[in-house]
Amino acid sequence: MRAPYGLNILDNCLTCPVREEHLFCNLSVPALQRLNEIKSTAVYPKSAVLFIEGQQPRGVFVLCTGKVKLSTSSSEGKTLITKISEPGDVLGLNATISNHPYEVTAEMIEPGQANFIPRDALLRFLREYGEVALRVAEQLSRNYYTAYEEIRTLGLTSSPSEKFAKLLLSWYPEKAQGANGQAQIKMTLTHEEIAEMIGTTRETVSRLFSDFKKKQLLQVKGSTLVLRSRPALEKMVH
Amino acid sequence: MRAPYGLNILDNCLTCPVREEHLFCNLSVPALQRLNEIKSTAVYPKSAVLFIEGQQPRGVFVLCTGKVKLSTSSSEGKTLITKISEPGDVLGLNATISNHPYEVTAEMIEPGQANFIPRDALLRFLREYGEVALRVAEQLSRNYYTAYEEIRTLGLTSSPSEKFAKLLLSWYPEKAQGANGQAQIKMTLTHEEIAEMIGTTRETVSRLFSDFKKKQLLQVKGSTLVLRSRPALEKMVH
DNA sequence: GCTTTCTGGTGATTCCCGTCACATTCCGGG
DNA sequence: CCCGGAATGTGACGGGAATCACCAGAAAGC
Repeated sequence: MRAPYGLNILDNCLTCPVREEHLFCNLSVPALQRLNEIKSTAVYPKSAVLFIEGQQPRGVFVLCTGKVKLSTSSSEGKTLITKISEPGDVLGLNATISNHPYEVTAEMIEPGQANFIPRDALLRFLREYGEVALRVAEQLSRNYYTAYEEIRTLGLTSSPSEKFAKLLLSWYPEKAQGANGQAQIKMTLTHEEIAEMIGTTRETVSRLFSDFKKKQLLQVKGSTLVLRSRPALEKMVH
Repeated sequence: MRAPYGLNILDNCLTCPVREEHLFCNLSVPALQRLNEIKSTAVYPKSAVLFIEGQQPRGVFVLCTGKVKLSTSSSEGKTLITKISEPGDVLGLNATISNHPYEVTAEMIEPGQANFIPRDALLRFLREYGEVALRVAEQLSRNYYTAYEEIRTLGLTSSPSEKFAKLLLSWYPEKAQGANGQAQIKMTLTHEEIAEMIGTTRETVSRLFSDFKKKQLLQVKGSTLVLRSRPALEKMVH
């Protein structure tokens, strides 16, 4: 059992399940120690905002616990959620490295903890530890591919139902049990938010849930979602 | 007057109008010389394909003359054009650097010339000349922002007419003359291709042209497009 | 020259989904 | 425990765009 407070990057790293994928894990001991010196940890309540689209980048946030919603908005108030970030993700990296304004707004949707690293300290750190700079380049490249996937989804998928199926598939646990076993997923998003992820309206999402339930693709038990068959969903995406 | 053949990166650089923005321009003389050793130049006819989505990356292409269409396709044959590349652009950089498959297909839509740099030679070159590696990082970051803009357009813009207006605005010459002067643009795309850029159908694009002409936003003279008022287009994007 | 293919224009029809409206359920706080 | 706001379910309606169909020019090929 670990303490909810006083957690640092090192602790987080040692307990995080997919360490090798994460930016600041598996680093040399001196690098990690330096990292712990320049980072500061804070706890954020639900709906706290880490940064806002258009702001000058102050630095990056490394999410330890909780979930963060990344979104961008049009001038008319329409909102598009581009990603739900999970523990281990680095937020604001592109903006901080390139010194462009943050391109998204980051808002906590589940309370949690994040380490903040100011921009200048991060840049110095990167110059000092070349190993980490390489990780950053890789992460930037990965961000690009994620963005590219999003473009394909938005541009090539016409119907809301297809996009919805795609979204559900992306929620399937990494290590899916069996080819077509069921999967239970904790759902923390509102229909409104799902609508903002797939570019449709709340009502349509509501109807999609009904449809998918009727088609036996889906089952809702309180706040957990039961996906019944991966192949069936895949057939909808085609 | 410069020779259409025998052009090399150095020549291109010396004559290209926006040198500082381009990856391999304004480099030190030794770097440029090395670059000229590892590159090979070829001429491509219209509809020649430089590389295909999904292929293992062989290297990058630096476009000297002509235009290239970058596109991605869904399994059902639907196509999305993500960008029309112009002379000076570097194609296939992300894939080559990160060693992921090319994420788009690159096809010449206007015949032209390109320099090819094989992957291994490029990587060695980057290790040797740190100045260039920095340029590459900047270019990758720029690519990311371009992708992000595309996401915003696709995700936040609902109606085809709005997307069409946005596309026309993106065609306005960099140095627009006066606030609301006219602009003449050479149009080389078919309606079909425009449709693939804004995610709609050929018929709808055809109708959009009619509408915009009727609304005095637009005029077509042969293959040149006359845009009549930038503010009016901007109002359509809202 | 002619034919064939590609491109662009336009009508008719269908239907999906956004919008509006309202009822219902859920949930947290006093 | 009840109350109020948020989240959800559902019907009715209408419009905009995809689809289908066909034709007219333009360009390209033989």
